[in-house]
Amino acid sequence: MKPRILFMGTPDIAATCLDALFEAEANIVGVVTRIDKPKGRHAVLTPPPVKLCAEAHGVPVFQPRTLRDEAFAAYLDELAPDLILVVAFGMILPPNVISYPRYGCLNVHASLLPRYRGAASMQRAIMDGESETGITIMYMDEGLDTGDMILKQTTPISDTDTLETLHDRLAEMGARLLVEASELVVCGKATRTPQNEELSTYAEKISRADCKLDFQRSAIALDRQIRALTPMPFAYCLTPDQRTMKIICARPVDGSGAPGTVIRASTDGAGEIVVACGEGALSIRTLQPEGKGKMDAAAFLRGRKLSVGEVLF
RNA sequence: CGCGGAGUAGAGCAGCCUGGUAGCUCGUCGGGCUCAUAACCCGGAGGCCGUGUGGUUCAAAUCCCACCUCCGCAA
Repeated sequence: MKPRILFMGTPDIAATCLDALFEAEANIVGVVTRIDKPKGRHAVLTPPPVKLCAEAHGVPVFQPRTLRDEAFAAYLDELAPDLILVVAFGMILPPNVISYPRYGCLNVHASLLPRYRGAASMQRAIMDGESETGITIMYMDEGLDTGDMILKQTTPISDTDTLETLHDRLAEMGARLLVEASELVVCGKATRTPQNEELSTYAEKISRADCKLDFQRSAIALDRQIRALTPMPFAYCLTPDQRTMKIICARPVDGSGAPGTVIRASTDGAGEIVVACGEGALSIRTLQPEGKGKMDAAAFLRGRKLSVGEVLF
């Protein structure tokens, strides 16, 4: 008899995990995700990826406004899950939910716990220049990403990894490990390793301020920042006319000058705009001016006149 | 109706306010120069100026109206 599984999650990475569970023919009796939220310029209500995935597999979806009411308690009783799997759900599970299933609640977290607990674990790991990160599968408890660990797998972060490439890799890894961990848990072979509190760190949510480039910093640091924020929400700086310019792709290079100053502007090939930083320089290859689409540096230079000596900030 | 920018040649832009031959930097094609070149010179092709069977006008890329699409901010 397969355990009755309740899945709770919201974004892409959760949908990838849910897909893997369906692939593994898990007995998903229900899916809980957050309510559709307004997105984009005209605030169009958009269903989260997990909802689409569940519907595609014909599993009923529940989108509660809160987990702390009678309705959700009744929902649990009705489904009577033996195991709850949570991936990037976005709501805190109250104690009565955590303690409900006899096999417990498992969570997929995109970092090597106890480091980088919290919402922006992948972004912060790239920003900090970590050489590796990974996936941890753990039992949930009432803290934020503080539960006992079951499985962990590592992946290196290369100096060309972006949030996108890392996210995709970790999503696949997380999906695989989640399937594996749930099987271990159900057959009683899962081990519990407590987290070492002293080594824990917290990955603060990304704010607008985290996206602003500060050319006083080193080119290496700026490159990390850019990669950590690509393809969402992107790092940016301001052009001499005070307009925002998102930096899509850049590379640290040799060079020096007053921080923020353009020290080279080339339209050869895809072109590059080299900006002096606090240490080294940043060669901007692809960017997106405010109100415009993405373009390479050469295209930008042809239309707008940004020349050597001008300052970005 | 949240605020704002933008749709002109394959790319990026100017021209619009002050209506009157469609421009710039590239790319592309042909030719030339060169030991050679992504360099330089000469020449060519490529546009119904987002859509409208709209309005104004002798005349609209340009002014007015409606709509479509893309994007930045905010959520």
